[in-house]
Amino acid sequence: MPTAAPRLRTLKSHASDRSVVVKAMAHPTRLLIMEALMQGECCVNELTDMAGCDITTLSKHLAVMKRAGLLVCEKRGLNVYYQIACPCFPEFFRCIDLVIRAGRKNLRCAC
Amino acid sequence: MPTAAPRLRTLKSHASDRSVVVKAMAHPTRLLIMEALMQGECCVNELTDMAGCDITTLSKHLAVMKRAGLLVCEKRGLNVYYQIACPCFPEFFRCIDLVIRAGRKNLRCAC
DNA sequence: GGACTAGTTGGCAAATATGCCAACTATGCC
DNA sequence: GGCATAGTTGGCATATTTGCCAACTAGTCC
Repeated sequence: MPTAAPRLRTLKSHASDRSVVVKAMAHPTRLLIMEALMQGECCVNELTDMAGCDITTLSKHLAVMKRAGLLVCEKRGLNVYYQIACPCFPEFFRCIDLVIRAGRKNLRCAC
Repeated sequence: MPTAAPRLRTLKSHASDRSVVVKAMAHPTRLLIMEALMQGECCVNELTDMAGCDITTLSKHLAVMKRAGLLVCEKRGLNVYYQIACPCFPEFFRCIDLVIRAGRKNLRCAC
């Protein structure tokens, strides 16, 4: 019975859980949604106008992001207001932007 | 000529650039690779053993991650050693893990 | 040069994600 | 109740991603 196997199984399961969250961000429209919500809550209509896609498409994006724990929402009257669930997202985007600047050419980023 | 349009175009293009980087992480095997490399550099063989997939599959994952700027590599002798490109990744994973803990049920995370 | 090991690339079938339409629920207003 | 607005869900065609095979390049050692 190999001793490393259980630890590896844990790591894999953990990576799998993380991938659900990361995948929920991995789309231009979803990142645009996050950028908008970092400025403050929005209802679905406002996000649809901004993203310029069908409202049903946007609603599905929001559902995925909410299920992954990226967003929270609250219904008030006719509207559903979405908000960012985690205050550390801006920090995360700062990191991504530094990776982009490092230029995708075997350069370490400087953060 | 609407004044908000150019700004929006910039935001969309930015979201698109970011999505390249985020997509390069959005897979269980790729997150496992990042976790391993956060402990120190590895060659492709070592990563293949750990991930338990075909070496060609792993090599393609590495190529995507490298192109996105997540990894850097260095050839020494017969081996290619891969390393994490950005020191802020552990911080990012801490954030993801908090999102997971918040439980995907309309709870804000506490980071 | 020839044999061996390490890794990459092209190709392609299978799996997954995306995005729109139509149909639906829920709230507000008359 | 009837109608309008806001948003969600099911279905399905299309686009993208994944992962393995076969074939390749690049070092190392004899």
